[in-house]
Amino acid sequence: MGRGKIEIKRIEDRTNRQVTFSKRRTGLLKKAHELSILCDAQLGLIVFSSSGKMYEYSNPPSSMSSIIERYQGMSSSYIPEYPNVYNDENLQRMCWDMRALKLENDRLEANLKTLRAEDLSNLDSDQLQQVEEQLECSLSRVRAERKQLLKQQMESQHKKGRQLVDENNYISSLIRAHEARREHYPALFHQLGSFYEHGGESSQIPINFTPHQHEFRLQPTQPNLQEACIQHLGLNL
Amino acid sequence: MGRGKIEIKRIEDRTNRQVTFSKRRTGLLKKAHELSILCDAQLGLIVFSSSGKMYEYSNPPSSMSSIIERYQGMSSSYIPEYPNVYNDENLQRMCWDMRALKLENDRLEANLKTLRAEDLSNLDSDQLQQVEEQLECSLSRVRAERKQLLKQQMESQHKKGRQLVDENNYISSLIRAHEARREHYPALFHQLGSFYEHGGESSQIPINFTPHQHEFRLQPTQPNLQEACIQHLGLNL
DNA sequence: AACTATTTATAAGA
DNA sequence: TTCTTATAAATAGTT
Repeated sequence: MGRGKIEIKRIEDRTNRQVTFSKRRTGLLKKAHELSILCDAQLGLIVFSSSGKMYEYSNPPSSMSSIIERYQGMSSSYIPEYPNVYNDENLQRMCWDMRALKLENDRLEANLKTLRAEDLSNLDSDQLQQVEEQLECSLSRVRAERKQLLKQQMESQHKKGRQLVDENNYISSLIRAHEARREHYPALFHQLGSFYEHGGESSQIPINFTPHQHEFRLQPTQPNLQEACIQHLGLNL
Repeated sequence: MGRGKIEIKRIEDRTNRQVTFSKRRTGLLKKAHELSILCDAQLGLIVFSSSGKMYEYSNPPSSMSSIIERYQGMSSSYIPEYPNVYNDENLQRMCWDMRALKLENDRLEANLKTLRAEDLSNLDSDQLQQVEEQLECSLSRVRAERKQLLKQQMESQHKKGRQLVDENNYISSLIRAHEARREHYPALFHQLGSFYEHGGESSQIPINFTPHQHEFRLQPTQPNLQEACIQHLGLNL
């Protein structure tokens, strides 16, 4: 944006680079400010020029340290292994991270309490409305998810059921064929029949098999098992 | 820049605010990148949306922590508070606390994600039902709370209103009495009238006072004030 | 997510 | 540095 288009790569001319830095830094800080105001965002910006000067912007003002703490709390990838090297630098960082984590923890806990409607005092009617909207949104999403899950389960069960029915049919046909052969070759089956009788089986149908035993039924829920599972997954809302 | 000019103040409409945030955040990150490349600057940018999501940019990439360290080194106002004595016992406890906090953080974050319905994968249909019930419970409590708050507000307004009406009636009666006296003692009021005329006031009614100016009206809401309050309370669900 | 009329940022020049 | 201005870029409102 300007008299001509420029490529985004390091400006080699020293003077030009400084001028551009000054102009664009101003613009960037302005835009950062606008974003934080317009959209109610917490924002921290730190810039070191190539000559080593520092510039910063933060909203709320003078809150850079709390933003950094929040940042470290969120990324919080830093968990030291047991006794390491404890020089002053490490200790400082540890203290810093610890506070960040604690702050983040408090924030999360407060939010959870609100969403569980455990503590609604200190909320004005606008805030309550905001909470209500969030809950409604969550609820509709959860319902949609559950519906879809049920549908999937139904479909998969249906498929399994059809497979079983097919299997059943196949086995039934085998049995029918078997009985047909028995009618045609009674002598052979007389021998076989006595064999099965020795095994305690009915001689009418060689294998005690009811074809429709495996047919599809909606599975009964198993609350005990699933509750145990929930507990195991740490789902305590 | 856009179809119309906008004032730089908090956008009240939730949806519009989110859209604008998304657009401007992209723009800001782009400009931050351009500045750091063009002018060879070290730059760190952290943004928390009002809904609590974090976005960051840093150049060189993945160097946010070093930028923060450099920042802290320059502002050098950081003094750790946690333990006074750094003996092994304290250090062990710190590490332990730190890990405990981190675990707790993860747990809280996961629960929040679920209640915000941001991540419902890994939940079976029973768990979903559990979430649904929790949300329904919260929702009904929030609604009840809001209803009660509204009722209270209405009552207090009503009371105020009645007070004002009483006041109005009293003042009206005073004025009527005044006018009645004026009819009975016109000579006196002739003198008074000329006095008021010199003061630029109407001579018809000595004090330019309309009795119904104070009558009760429902106060208009003041979104700015209330939203500001939300921000202050850190309500980002 | 696109589109586009405007506003805003800024590159080059003075 | 600062101002000016032509032009590029960002984005507010709209679909």
